[in-house]
Amino acid sequence: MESSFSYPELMSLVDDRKVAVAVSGGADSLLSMVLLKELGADVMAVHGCFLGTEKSKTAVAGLEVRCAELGIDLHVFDFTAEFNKMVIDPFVKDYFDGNTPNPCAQCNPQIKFGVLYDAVRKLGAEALSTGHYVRIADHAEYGRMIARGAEIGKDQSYFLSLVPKEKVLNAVFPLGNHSKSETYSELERRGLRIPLPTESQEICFVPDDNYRQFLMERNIKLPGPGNVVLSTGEKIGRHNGLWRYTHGQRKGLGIAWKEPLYVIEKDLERNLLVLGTKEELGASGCIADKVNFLVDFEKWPETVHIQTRYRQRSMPAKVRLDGENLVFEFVEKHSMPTPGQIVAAYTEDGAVLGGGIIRNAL
RNA sequence: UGGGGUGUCGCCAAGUUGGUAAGGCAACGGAUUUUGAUUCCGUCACUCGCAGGUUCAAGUCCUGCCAUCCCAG
Repeated sequence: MESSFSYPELMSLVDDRKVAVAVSGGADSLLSMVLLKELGADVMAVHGCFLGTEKSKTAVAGLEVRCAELGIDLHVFDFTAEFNKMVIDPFVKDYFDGNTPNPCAQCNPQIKFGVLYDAVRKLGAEALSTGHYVRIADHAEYGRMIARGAEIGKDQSYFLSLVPKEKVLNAVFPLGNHSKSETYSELERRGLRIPLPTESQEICFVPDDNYRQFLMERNIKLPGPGNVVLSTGEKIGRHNGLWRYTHGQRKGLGIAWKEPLYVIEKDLERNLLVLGTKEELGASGCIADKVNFLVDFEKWPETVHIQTRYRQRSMPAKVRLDGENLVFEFVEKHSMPTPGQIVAAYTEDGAVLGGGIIRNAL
């Protein structure tokens, strides 16, 4: 089916507003800022420090140079306390509770489109711009909404599904029509050095992409070892603490079997890690809480397309509202959703209807 | 210590009438990735319980020993 959107021109979205570009030091936000500036937008740059690391200082130093060259004011904020409280602490607690948190799901609404957004407003900016690969679209039926980025492999709308509607729909995303490789070539063409050239692709606050190490260094009493069992109850090994594993995980279980085994359940009460075959990993639905609507629920189609993990192909599911929660029933069995992860709901043609946090699979 | 079975990479497991060690799992490495995972690619037994023997050639045949399992006890 052909999409029922149109994509407004970037400058028509800016609409003469003063735009604050959130620059991290990476390629994406840098190009976003450059593009807006070149198009004549009234641009300022804002950078939030979340960690106070060396890397963060490198980013600021590099950004100061770039912004000076471009004639853009750079404002730097220290949000380490907020970041700790709103992202890192819940992250740790979630793991402790046996869930698999998605820190980006907290960071986008609470930090980038939270405290940073508020700070930007105080500076007089009317719109916030980021380097997310998503597009603002005008939908024939739903009006203005968020749609997937043009490059399907790089689309980041999943992460924005929990950002409040009034904030995200007012944002400006200059990269929605770009591909990642274009981003690099565009920067190169302009001879712009990227302050932090390596793409952030691990949890930004966890060194070496090792969340287990990170949690162990936190001085909290993490749940201890227990048995690994099959769904039949047969004991087949030991685990080192349920917080080390996540639903659907295959690697790192250390158990040799006739066929690959996946984590299908974490039984916190009995401290059991339950493994099963790919077959057994299937689920027929999930329940989500902490729901956010980008389109009023009354207007949602009965069957939506959902994504329960980043970079997963979306799949159709029937949806209904149960009190504060969303209940999804998959049209076909699907790999089990993981509690703590985002479930994002889309129209068939890729506009974001809303999202929530998966509480449990059905 | 009577009868029968089995012993091939960490685990499971193919190995035809002897011809020069499949595959799966795990592990490790890499690719992909703004979370955790998934997925993909690559690497993984000069050696077949041990010791002899027969053969041009033995994991595959013979002998002995060892280990282990089952049934009898």
